[in-house]
Amino acid sequence: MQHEKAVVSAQDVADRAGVSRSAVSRAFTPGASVSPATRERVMKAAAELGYHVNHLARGLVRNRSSIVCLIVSEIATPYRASLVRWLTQFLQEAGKVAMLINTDRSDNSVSAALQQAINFRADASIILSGMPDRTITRQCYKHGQRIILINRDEALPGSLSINLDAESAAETALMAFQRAGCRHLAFANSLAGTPSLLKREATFIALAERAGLSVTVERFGTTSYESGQILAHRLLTRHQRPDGVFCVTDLVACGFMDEARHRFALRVPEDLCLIGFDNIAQAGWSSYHLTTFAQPVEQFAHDAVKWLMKTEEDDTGFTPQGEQQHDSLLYQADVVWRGSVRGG
Amino acid sequence: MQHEKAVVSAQDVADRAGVSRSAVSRAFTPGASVSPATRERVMKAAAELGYHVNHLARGLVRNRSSIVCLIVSEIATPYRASLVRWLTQFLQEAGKVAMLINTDRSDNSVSAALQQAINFRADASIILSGMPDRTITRQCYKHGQRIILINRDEALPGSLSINLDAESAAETALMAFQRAGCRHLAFANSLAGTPSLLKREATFIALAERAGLSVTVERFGTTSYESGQILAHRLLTRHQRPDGVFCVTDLVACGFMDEARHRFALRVPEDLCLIGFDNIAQAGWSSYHLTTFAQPVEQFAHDAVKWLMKTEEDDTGFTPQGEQQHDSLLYQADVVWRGSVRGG
DNA sequence: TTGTAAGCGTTATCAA
DNA sequence: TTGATAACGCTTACAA
Repeated sequence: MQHEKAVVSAQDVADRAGVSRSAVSRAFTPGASVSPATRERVMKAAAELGYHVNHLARGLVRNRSSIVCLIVSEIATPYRASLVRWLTQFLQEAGKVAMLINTDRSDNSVSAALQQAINFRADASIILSGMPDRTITRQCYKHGQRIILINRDEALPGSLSINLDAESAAETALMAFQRAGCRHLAFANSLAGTPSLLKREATFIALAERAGLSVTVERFGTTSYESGQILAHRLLTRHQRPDGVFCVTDLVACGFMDEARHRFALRVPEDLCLIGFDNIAQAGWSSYHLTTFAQPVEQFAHDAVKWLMKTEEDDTGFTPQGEQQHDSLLYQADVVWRGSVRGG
Repeated sequence: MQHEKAVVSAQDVADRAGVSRSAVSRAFTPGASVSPATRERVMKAAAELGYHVNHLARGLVRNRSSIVCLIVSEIATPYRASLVRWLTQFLQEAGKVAMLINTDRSDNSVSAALQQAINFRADASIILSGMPDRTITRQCYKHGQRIILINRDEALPGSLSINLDAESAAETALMAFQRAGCRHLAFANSLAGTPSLLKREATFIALAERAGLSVTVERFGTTSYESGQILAHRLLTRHQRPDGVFCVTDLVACGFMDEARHRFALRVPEDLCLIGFDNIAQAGWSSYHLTTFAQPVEQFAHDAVKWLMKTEEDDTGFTPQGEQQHDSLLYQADVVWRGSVRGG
């Protein structure tokens, strides 16, 4: 760093290295045709000058910025936060950079986020909340922007959908409650009404009914600890108090358990069996020790990025006409046995 | 959206509106000199065509991209996640977009993140973890990039430092322990060794010693729930078991409390008084009900963005020569009285 | 392999 | 207020 130039460009490096500016560009482009000798001279000059490629200019001409948008609502929630954590990590390792867009989960706020992604020529968008409308997603294709949907329980042409198998989880939960000898089952849900949350409820109820068991459903508020408390209050003051409750998420389950113990003096699992969903860190804390289903968030993130890199590689330049296929990944939710169900 | 053009540029809008492409540019630039009539025609054409400014091109010529980098490690941690949540929200409201960079907290990984920010011509970087080396921060200035340090307990010329007053918190904590009649105080810290964490320990010890009280210090691992458990084990098996423990964060305090209760059958606050730091959501959960100090994260985020917008406005174009001043904000950590200290 | 030159989609300067 | 025109820093045919 000998010359203190305000901002150094490829031309400066070229001058110092005694090559053309295209040589500099090639030296910084993996797989470009440069002789080892010139590449080395370029790199040396670049290091001396402190040169780095301007990603804005590169993105402009390549029409892709190596930015990947993460479209999320309620990002401070444990499950979301850990998903974002893994996604950013794997994206970085793949040479991408994450742009985080907070939505209020309404569909038009998701569409606005997607538009933002287009404006920055993002390589891809990963949607963790809400669903964009179709005209905007079509624009994404036109711009060659990938879309990845995580737990959206929907499919978009040309996109990747990652989902969890709610069925097997419901089955396992039901078996656990039965083995524990629970007589009155309940499902504690929020009013968020997202497809994946609704599905957890629906499959559990369907399965229980097929087994000749009825389940009381209560829904309230957002998918939070506080809602779990309210849900506990509502469910536990019922005439026929449930003794086996499947909570839609761990956050709800934690609130439910705390309320059951501290307000209703109920023992878990002796008086009340509880199962959650997500396997957030708190579910493993010894105050809760909650039996739950693990979302393989690290796996989600890993596979999402892997798919992204793969499709980019496949992209031979010309876009295949016609509506594209969509890819889809379905994972099992692995049960994590802990102490909130008898006989677990 | 009548014509289905692959990707529409300002020229297309200009053609349709019957104006020059500079007119289009001006129509999309707040405060530019356009007659209402042409602006309206441009906007109409733009809407019909589905035109949106290409942020890459705009950023290239303006040399600033409206991107703000968030440089964070361990983003899934409750305190960090909520800080990121508020930052992204306020940034978006101010017309910026957040780029999230995960670091491993080592200083050179922070420097790499900052370099990335420069490559994207970010307007600013907000550093929540680690400290970059000086040569890279100097480059940031040259590029007109602002730096905001949150809880770094350090100052960089031309940057904003946001910090919490550890002193007053230590004072309050000490008073609380004294009022509760604690005899043996301890401080449970991690080995992370970040300035703000170290300061919490140092000020507490200094204050206690001035009051003629000695405090046992134990340090272990990362700043996590699990470390809290280990720390509890180490501290509570000591010959002289502490009965008043100040934990460096709530996460540590939760682990500490759980271990104390479930492994040592200690009652909180009867046998053991506990104070945490951060006021994460879990501290308020009824299993913990932890007395702690609130970090005003929403305020941090709000003021950080406000400062950013203000300094951008002040920037009259020419950079003042010489080393710049730095701005600095110091907040009080408001105590949140809950049930983990006797007589709170 | 290398250099020349033509863009990429904007904004900013300067006359008109 | 408007429209040419020249950047911005880079990549990429196309020739050499």
